[in-house]
Amino acid sequence: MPSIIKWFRNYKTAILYGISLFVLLFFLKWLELRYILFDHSLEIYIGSIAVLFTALGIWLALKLSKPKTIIVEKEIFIPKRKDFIMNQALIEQLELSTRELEILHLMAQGNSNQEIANSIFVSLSTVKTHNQNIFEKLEVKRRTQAIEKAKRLQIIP
Amino acid sequence: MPSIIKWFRNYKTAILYGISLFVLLFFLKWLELRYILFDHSLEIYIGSIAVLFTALGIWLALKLSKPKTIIVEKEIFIPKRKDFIMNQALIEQLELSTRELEILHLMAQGNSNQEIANSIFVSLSTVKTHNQNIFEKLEVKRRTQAIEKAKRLQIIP
DNA sequence: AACAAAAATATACTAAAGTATGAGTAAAAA
DNA sequence: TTTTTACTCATACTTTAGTATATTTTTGTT
Repeated sequence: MPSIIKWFRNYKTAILYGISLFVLLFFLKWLELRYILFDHSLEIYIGSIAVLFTALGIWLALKLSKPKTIIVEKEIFIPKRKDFIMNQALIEQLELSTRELEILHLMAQGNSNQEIANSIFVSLSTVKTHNQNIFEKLEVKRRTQAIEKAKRLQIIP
Repeated sequence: MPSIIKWFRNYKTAILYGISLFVLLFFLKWLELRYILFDHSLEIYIGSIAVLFTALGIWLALKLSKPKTIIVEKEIFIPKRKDFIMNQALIEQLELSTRELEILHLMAQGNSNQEIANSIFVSLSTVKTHNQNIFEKLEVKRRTQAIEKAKRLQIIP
């Protein structure tokens, strides 16, 4: 069944850890045997255990600790605005809908919310709601910022 | 001597590690004594050692490891508009002052009146008054229209 | 110095923009 | 069939933007 595979995938780390512990316990038993059979000194035994589990701890910590992330901003220059080509890929990436794009255009032309509402035959509330979504998707606070960013990102001419 | 202090400072971590190991060894010896004196089972002893050194390993790894970093490249599109030539004649014709032009720029970048006021160190009232004059001179009603028209007229890039 | 622009400031309002939240609806996708 | 998605609308409130009007400084120019 695929559910078992899925379960295995989800708990991969836990399973690996379990297997590792099992192997280690086996190794310990083997060491113990050696100790009994060849009468090695207890000190060496303890030392080995210590080193082994220190290593295990280090490995664990490195494996399980969450990585820190650094965001590096990379500038990309775009030549001109004359040869405007709508950045369709970016629009899809930002999940901007057709309606939102339409409103963004009207916004950039300097229309008020009421004027936008009138020209696309919806209520003022609807335009405001769309605006909220646009601002969120473009990560801006105001319509002027939305216009600026949309133009910069080649979403509108 | 100060050189010793300097040396100590440089190798602080190493020294701490050394001391920690010493303490642990001491603790081990004490455990061993207990083992001999009271004949505790070897398994418990070994288990303790294992747990202890696993913890040590984890602590060590967390303390000494450099943070893992994932670099996420975030693309910022910046249009390079070298073709922009400010329509100086038109600015003079419209009688736009330096200050008004400055505010127009900040406006086009998506700043609020308050933000503009802060960045040019004047009051909010002043910015509003300037805005009024700008709108009048450009024959527009809103800031978004002002931005649109100013860009169209090559007054701002 | 006198004068005119430009700039700065303020107050008191009105209008528009934006926020938060909830909810209905139709079409597409799972 | 249920869920998701885009679109729609509404209310209540807060924040900004814009209007009207008036006063005070600067500053460059006769």
